[in-house]
Amino acid sequence: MEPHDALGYLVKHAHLRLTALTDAALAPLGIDSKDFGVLRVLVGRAPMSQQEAAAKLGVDRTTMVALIDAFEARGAVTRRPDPNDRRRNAIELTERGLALYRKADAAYVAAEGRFLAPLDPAVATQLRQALRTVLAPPEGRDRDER
Amino acid sequence: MEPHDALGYLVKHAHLRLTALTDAALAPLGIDSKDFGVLRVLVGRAPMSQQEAAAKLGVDRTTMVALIDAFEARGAVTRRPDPNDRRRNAIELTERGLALYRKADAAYVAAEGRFLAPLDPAVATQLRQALRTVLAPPEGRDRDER
DNA sequence: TATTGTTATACTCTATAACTATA
DNA sequence: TATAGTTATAGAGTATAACAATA
Repeated sequence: MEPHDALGYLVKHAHLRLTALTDAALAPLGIDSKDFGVLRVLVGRAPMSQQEAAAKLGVDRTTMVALIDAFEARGAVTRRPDPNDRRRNAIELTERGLALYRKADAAYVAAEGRFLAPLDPAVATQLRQALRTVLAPPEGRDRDER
Repeated sequence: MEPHDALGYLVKHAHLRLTALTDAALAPLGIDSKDFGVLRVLVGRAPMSQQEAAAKLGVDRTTMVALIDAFEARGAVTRRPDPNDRRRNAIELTERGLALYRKADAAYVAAEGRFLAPLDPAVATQLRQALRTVLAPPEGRDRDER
């Protein structure tokens, strides 16, 4: 009935729906899905510069400032000058930040599950894999996460 | 390498990639993917009000004004007062607008094909179907299949 | 009083330019 | 001279509020 078969329409609205679900799930923790992306980039990794983190997220370094500001203000991330290059800030998750990430991850996974609920589990896995394949670098390189 | 691939990341970047591809493909025609959505809503349909079209696109009625302005300026869409309710504009594709749609659809389909190129055709079909299922209304309502 | 289209305004998000401190 | 972080500014995009015409 509708002309909504366009993949562009489907992908756009899937994005809107999923973002709404995950934002709502993360809101009680005081973060949104964009903030969660920052936590994911930082967790389990050696301290990195703001610019490195920004590159992994695909955002501008100026955008990164406010994101880190918010996490630093709540004690989830530390900024300190990189001893090897004092122009850089070494940013790192604190214990509190790690705890926040764990709670956020649980909330995120639950929201993702609700989004995928109409699908057979095997089909959900195929969906994820198909998106990975489409976004994979042209040649068989190792993909960097964001 | 990562703890897990966040579906939010995959869907967001799939959207970005696909939008970039389709925008580039449509640019020679003087429209972008958002404009193409307007053409898709209008094609092969009885004239409708701006508000109806806006609802189908999921945008505000105020946003619709500029979209229709642009198409009207190039003679692709006509605005005329609805005889039955003169508050409404009956908007309709012109012959020129239909020709524009046909060219745009060809360009769009080609771009979509490039986006899906890394996937086996059967997998691409499954991807489209999975997205349709996820976005389908909550209960088994009168939804268009296929 | 409610609705459609319109305009003006505000808000969100993000990028660009400019400044500082380091290198 | 070049780079990382910061700040201020600007731009795109879209929503909200107010208004005129019509119901």
